Amino acid sequence: MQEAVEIVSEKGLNALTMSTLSAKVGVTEGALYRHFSSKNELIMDILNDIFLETTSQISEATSRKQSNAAKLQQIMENQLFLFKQRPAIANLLFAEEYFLTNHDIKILIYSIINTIQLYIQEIFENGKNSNEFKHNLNPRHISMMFLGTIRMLVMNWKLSDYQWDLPAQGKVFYHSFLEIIEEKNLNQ
Amino acid sequence: MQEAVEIVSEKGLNALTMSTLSAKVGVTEGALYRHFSSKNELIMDILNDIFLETTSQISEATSRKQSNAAKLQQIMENQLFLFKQRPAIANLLFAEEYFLTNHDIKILIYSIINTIQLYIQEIFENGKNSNEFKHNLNPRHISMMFLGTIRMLVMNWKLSDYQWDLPAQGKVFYHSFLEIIEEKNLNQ
DNA sequence: CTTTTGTAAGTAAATATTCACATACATGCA
DNA sequence: TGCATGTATGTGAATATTTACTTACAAAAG
Repeated sequence: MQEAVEIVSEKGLNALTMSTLSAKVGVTEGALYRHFSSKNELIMDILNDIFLETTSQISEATSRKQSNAAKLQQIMENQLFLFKQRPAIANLLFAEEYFLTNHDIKILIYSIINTIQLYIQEIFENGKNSNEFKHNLNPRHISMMFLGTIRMLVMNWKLSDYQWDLPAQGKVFYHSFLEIIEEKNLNQ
Repeated sequence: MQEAVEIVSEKGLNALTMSTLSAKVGVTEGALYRHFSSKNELIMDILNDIFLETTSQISEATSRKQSNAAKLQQIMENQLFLFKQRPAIANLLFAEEYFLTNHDIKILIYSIINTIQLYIQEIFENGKNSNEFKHNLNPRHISMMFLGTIRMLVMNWKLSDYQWDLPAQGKVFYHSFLEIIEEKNLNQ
């Protein structure tokens, strides 16, 4: 699974074939089928790992005692750092083309993204209640805008051939994002 | 090219093969090579059409005499309507997996997205100058957030099996977006 | 001695592309 | 009008390569 992730990181999901994987691992293709009944199962196992890793990171950030803005920043940082270290994670989570033809994978990706979105939505709800964020925010909408911003950043990062630093750009965007959603206390 | 767009709309870019296309058109595969020197050329020709269509729609919206907010809304509406009518356009513009291996296509998609982003950036700049939008907006950042929101909407739409109406949801999101970037004139 | 894990060599289907050859049609010329 | 020539467009079959997956058999490990 690690070698598979490496292939996807370096050359994309399309480059992950049983042939390239077996060569990289140093066994025959048949040996892979001793451990995974199909290529889809392999991908889903990897996705499940990503699911666990991502949600544990997010829930850790959520449960920590810090402002909602800080939680948001930590989640964005962690996520972009994950993408930077293992681009496969971005490639797999955003493999829209792939899940068009595979129902199981689609369901899995859907639940991953949905879970993440709900975590973030909760942060916006709390931030609203504590007057940290503006009262007129729609938590669901703004959480999707937040994720969309990350999505767009990653897309541009790929289009740039990974030329610039993703987490660094994320920080810049985070501040722009915060600027427009923060409640400015006029009485201070 | 029309039939190719239909295939991509219905079954995704991966389903577009010279074999499926020739069957749909009702000719042999060889005949296709009388008109396109390669599959890549076919895709790039289609992308060029999309480029022209999209940018002309955007520049039309930009040049019309209307508020910057209205321009933004019109662009979003047009774009989502295009995606709804021909999902191939979304599939092709967001075919990140595909352009990982093909440099020419990557460059083309990059220039399309970049052009769109610059148009939108300009709207935010003008909106700032006319006090329509908040003065603390970063036009580049906010334009990417705007596109990211659209990107995320389309992704969710696909994950939902196109169950809900994309332009309608777009309208809802547009209003949420406007709400947080609009300059509220406190003196009125 | 049974179970796990591997190999070597296959499978059928799909992929983009090419080939020699055929047809249709317009233009130019006798 | 009658015929030759050139060009655009098609066919049908073949190409080499890649794909996910299978099968018969062997070694190793507990």
